[in-house]
Amino acid sequence: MKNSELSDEALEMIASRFGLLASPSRLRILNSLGDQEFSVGEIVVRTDTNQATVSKHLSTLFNAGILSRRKEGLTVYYRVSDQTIFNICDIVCDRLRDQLETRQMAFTNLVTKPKRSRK
Amino acid sequence: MKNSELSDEALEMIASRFGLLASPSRLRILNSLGDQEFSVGEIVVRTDTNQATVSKHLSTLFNAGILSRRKEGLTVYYRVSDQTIFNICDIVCDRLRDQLETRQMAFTNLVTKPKRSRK
DNA sequence: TAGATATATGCATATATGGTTATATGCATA
DNA sequence: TATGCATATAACCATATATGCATATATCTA
Repeated sequence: MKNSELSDEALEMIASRFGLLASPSRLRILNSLGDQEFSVGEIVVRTDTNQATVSKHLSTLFNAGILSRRKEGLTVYYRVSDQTIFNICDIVCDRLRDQLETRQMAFTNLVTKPKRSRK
Repeated sequence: MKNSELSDEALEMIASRFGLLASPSRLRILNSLGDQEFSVGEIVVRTDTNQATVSKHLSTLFNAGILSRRKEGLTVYYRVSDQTIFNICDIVCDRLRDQLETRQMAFTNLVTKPKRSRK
């Protein structure tokens, strides 16, 4: 990415893929799935989210190829089929942790240092 | 992520981080920066995007800690300070390539196989 | 076939976001 | 101080998106 020229179309695809992850609700669903399989109803309970909302998000993620789906009678089971999602999330989480830590330290220095340097 | 319970606040932070990347314009800016440093004006030209738009995106990315900024007289130079962005994008790009390839092959089989199996 | 259940979808609405124009700000220089 | 230039910000509009309610669809069972 750093070195390549990306077409508008490619940029749109990449952006919309990130758009899928840019939603707390969808992340909550993905997080609640982990690498297990759950039915829509179970996911509704686990995420404490409206059924219609869950169903729509699941469809969206399925259509994007991030989830796989299996029907059994009335119930539909979903599972994360794209493991790279978790890799990406982990990178972001680590990075956020770093940032927060850095800020935390900067803040600490900000409120403690002046006193000391002034004595 | 796969195994951890994430708080609502954490989910929001992660989501908003992805939200930053969920925009073709911002991706275009990041892509045009690579690991070099450019002024706002240069980025405007390189991305062929409205000055105000570019400036806003740059501020957004800077505030999120993805870009660093250096002022020299009238001009402001930006540079990507968070390299993990490129890692993430690369993962997504690879994954998209895979998906497209798979779909391409599925389509090819779809239009060629029936004829053969039917003869 | 009627009813019950699980999931999906249509519709309406609230909210967020991106982009543009116009203008403000900050710095350099005549 | 007045002017010009690079960048940032404000105000506005258009569009997209998430959500929830009501309802449709599909499947199972009595």
